[in-house]
Amino acid sequence: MGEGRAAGEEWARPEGGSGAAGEGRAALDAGEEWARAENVRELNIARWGLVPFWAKDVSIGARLINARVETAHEKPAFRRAFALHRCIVPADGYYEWQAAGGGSKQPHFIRPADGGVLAMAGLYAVWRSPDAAGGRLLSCTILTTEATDDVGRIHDRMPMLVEPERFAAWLDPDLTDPEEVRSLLVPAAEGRLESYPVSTAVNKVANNGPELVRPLPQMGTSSVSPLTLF
DNA sequence: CCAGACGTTGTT
DNA sequence: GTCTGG
DNA sequence: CCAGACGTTGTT
DNA sequence: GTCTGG
Repeated sequence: MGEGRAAGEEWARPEGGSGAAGEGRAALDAGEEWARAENVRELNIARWGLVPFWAKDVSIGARLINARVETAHEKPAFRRAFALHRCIVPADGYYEWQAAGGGSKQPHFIRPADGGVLAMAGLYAVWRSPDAAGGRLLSCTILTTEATDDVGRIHDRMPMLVEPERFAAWLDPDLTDPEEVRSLLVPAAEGRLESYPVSTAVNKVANNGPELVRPLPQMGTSSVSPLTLF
């Protein structure tokens, strides 16, 4: 997924009671502690860009905004979260840029065709931070997958979606086997999403607001002056 | 052993 | 061109 | 993804 | 924290 100026909330499910499996059994994972204390489903605000608990500073998050579903279970930066710290990131939709002529890009807004809310598969981390409120910083990343045919014309990658019937399993902290977790993630149904071109105002991150998701007034080909070709 | 990365997208 | 920040 | 910087000394 | 590369 190229980018989303998606809804900022994260629907997280902390890890459950059993001891941490795999690496770093004795590790000081702030996430474990937090999860044990609050072993309930929660709605939280999280910073976009995963900051693993072992990170020395938050800057690493800028490079960890997306995680490939094909490899997240084995990547050092993601595998722990994949097993233990899964979340759902709700969004009205996401943006993707389609290569146009002459190196230009046309942004599109992609959203559920049924008018609903997207449930994007995410991973979260809890990072001990002296600066953050409560001494911890919540961060998250979005899993990406190969785009389905309907939106694949715009871009070849898309966020991994979680179907409602799989919410419980996806958020289940006792489900830690990577293969089992992977099996929960199925391709979005064809026709699940719709898209339309939007203003390039979305290109500038300082811009934000409802105008970004407004459909671009479609100029019929016939109304384009020949002069615009030059 | 220590140092450095730990990631994806897309573009050349 | 490449890296960082948003 | 796009936009914007690409630098140091020393001070708020 | 853990892995890879030097």
